[in-house]
Amino acid sequence: MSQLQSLRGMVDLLPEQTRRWQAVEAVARDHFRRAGVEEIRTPLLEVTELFARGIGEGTDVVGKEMYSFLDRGERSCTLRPEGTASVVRAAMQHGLLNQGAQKLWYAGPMFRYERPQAGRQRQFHQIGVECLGVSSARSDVEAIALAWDLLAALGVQGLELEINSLGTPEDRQCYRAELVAWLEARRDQLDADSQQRLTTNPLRILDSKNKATQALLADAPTLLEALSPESAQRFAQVQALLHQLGIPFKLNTRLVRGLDYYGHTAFEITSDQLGAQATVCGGGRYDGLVEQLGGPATPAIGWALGMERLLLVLEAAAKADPAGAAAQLTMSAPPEVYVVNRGEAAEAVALSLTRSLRLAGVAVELDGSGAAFGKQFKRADRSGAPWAAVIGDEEAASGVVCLKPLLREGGDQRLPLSDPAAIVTILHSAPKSSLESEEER
RNA sequence: GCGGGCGUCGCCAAGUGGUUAAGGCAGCGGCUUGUGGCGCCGCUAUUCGGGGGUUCGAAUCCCCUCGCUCGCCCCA
Repeated sequence: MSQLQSLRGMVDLLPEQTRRWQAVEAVARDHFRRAGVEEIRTPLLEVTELFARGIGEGTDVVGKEMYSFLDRGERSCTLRPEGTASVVRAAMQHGLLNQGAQKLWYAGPMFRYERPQAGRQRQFHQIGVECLGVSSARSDVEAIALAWDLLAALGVQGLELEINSLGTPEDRQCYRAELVAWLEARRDQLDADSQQRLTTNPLRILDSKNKATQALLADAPTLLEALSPESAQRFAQVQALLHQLGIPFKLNTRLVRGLDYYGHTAFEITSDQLGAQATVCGGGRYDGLVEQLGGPATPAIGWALGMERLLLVLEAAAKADPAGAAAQLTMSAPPEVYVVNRGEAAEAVALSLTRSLRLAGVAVELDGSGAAFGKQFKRADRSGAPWAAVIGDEEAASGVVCLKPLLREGGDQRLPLSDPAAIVTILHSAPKSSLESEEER
């Protein structure tokens, strides 16, 4: 292909897709409104330092996946690889942290320079929630429920919630030492990657996909066992509250998230429909982040869900159950009326009619082809519109429009163009399809 | 960054060395120049991602290159 095309890992969303996106976004917006979570929009571009300090210098995201460049003022800028750091920065910058607890959501593109594969792109989109200034176990569960219920509202099924506690920084430090000592003694049984990580990021070895390593790890000390009594009790409370809400979960002591700022509760929601990148939603508590970015010590918890992955799951669900909620979400809405028109005078009149009907709130498709009536009716039929509004030279000359039902038997009705309200009434009053009118009997 | 698979019309797709590169969908035109949903007829790739090579002859074999895709890594 010598033709111009989008950059690797950057995808276009065509109408078939944007329909679904809009449906998901609408459900999410309403979901957040009811939960008292308000939207925040932050820039896509931030100073590189924000992510370096926030996410952690040692992480893969910061180390090798950021889209960074120098702007004309020689400042190092980075296309955001995730949303949390920006939200925290914005909250600090505008003094939101001095106004009590904040519950914020965001949606938008994120950028990571990685090799694309199923469920992974270089520009991808997240919907996320950040709850700032809350520390209780209950707030963890409220946040998790927010994610879980949103997915349920979308009609996604077969998801699995996995949770773990990463404890406090002190807990992790103790555990790290313990784990490294244990693994060090079995170094020769580890795969090459894991041996490397023994020094760089030993906790990450826990979720290695190497089978031999996994088998070895079965007997390794767990983070859970290393938790301080306070941390352990806190985590027990989180689990009790999840039970109380009837939200099923699985304990996964190997779950360690890839960003440095997580502590205590960490969770992931996964789907078996996704291939290697199975996580639809991931999040956790990040009590240290605000302070690390120079703000007041502020406990916080948040999560982000991947739009592309969610859509993949949704499409699978729609395929499996064509009548289900997920399928409803992806359907397109046909116009309410299709305007068939031909002839110079008629075309001008049709444009006016189209406009006034649209202003009256009707979804109108105007045939702009000037083709033969037969052709236009074919298109009208395909559009799925229940009505055709026909304007030819005759109608134009006598100032009327001919309304013809397309989905059921029945004669045309002629109405004066001067009375759009009457036209709207007809369009809205009649049965939408022959199927429905049969059901009514 | 490293592996595997693939690249024929807008989409799906047959073709695996031999005269003109199937077919389906969509699109366009016609049967039907003011009335649709069905049907029928016709049109739409001098060309097989790009570049070299082998051969009398290549979409079909070889090399390079680009792209897509799946996986590793990592994560949403």
